[in-house]
Amino acid sequence: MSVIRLVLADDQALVRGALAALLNLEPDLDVVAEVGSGDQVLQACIDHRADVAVLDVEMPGLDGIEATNQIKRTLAGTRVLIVTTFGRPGYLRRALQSGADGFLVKDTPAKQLADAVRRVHGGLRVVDAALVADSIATGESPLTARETDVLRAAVGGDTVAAIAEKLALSEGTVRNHLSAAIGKTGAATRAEAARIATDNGWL
Amino acid sequence: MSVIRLVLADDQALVRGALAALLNLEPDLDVVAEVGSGDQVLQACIDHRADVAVLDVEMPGLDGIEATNQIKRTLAGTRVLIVTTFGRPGYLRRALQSGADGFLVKDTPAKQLADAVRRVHGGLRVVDAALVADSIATGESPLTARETDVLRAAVGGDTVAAIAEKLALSEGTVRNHLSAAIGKTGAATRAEAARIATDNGWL
DNA sequence: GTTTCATAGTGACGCCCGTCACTGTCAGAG
DNA sequence: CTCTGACAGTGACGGGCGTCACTATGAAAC
Repeated sequence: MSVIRLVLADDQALVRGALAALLNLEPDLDVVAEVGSGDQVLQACIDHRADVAVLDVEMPGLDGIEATNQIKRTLAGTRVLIVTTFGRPGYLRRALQSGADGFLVKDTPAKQLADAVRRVHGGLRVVDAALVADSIATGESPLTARETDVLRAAVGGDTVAAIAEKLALSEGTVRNHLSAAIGKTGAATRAEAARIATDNGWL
Repeated sequence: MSVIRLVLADDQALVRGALAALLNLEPDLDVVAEVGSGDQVLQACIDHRADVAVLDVEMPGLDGIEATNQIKRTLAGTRVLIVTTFGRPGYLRRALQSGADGFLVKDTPAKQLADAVRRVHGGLRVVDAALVADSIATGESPLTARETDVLRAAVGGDTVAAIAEKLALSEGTVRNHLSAAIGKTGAATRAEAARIATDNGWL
């Protein structure tokens, strides 16, 4: 049985290097490349003939989910394992829709990471059970595309006028979209709506 | 020369284990304990006679800075190296005031971590240069204690009435404190003020 | 002992915000 | 073709929000 070739992507150099050290302890695993942004992932997988890509979701440039899309379109044989800080239901949903083979949060015990890589490499799905329950309970985003745009523009604490200018809309329209988003999220203010949407991975 | 005994604290089990693997690769370093929350740090340092404690800032219960305080009060000989995700100026300031010997962000190349531990153990200060500049430029928090309380209660997007009830204040007083915080941060709304204060590590 | 400042409160003003009702266009489903 | 739903806009209403002025107390600073 040959070794499993891994590509590692995480924007935090220290965490990336540490994960590499952890995985290289396993005799049957070999980290062949490390990258710090999503747009380098695909090329690294091609150059180093990776068997499994271990990706963080939060990354500059291309995020882990878009990188998964790229890999799955181009390299049918390469498996993808998403490892992320935030166990947001929306992340899991989008990751699986992008074709990810596994999804772990960084709360997972370190000993289980190598096993997860092996399972994914063997063609199995690896997904945190608690997160699946959350994901089902939460459902997908109730927000329409435009409501999402407006709410995303509102997270910084901008005024309605500023949002309207950013998106080239009238203030009234912005208020209507925000009102709809507030209603759908069950919030009382747009700040709360933004927080709820962020926590669920809808933005 | 004997080995340096390390205690590791990070709330994310995967990162914690990975950092342990990275540091244990060094022949002169020995991770003798790993903990997942701040209130276990002091006991672990005592039980395992740690030379250096490597602490994350963001942790449940006691955070890394309060844990540093505990260690420095009780164990004069134990050095503390803070390792954190967010390079917020206020974090650096508070960490050094608590007596921390080093402060690294997780963007640091993995190779430098072991060296940082050795320097700290040798009695040197290890601090990211760019972060020092930020910290000086930003200065310490301009907010009073009460303004900080009120602004912290406002981050979730609550209404003024809700904040007033939480802190047992009149609504008018809450509005006054918020107004002062908005003025001092140069923001236009309380959501923006909350964001600015959070980014600077003032909350 | 006076000054300064943080804290707490009241009351008032004006503007922005959240909501609602209603109009209209356009794309896709039936 | 009709119907639905997303998107965009207008206009109006009421309430909450941000600001200001002013009062008052207690604790540090000089």
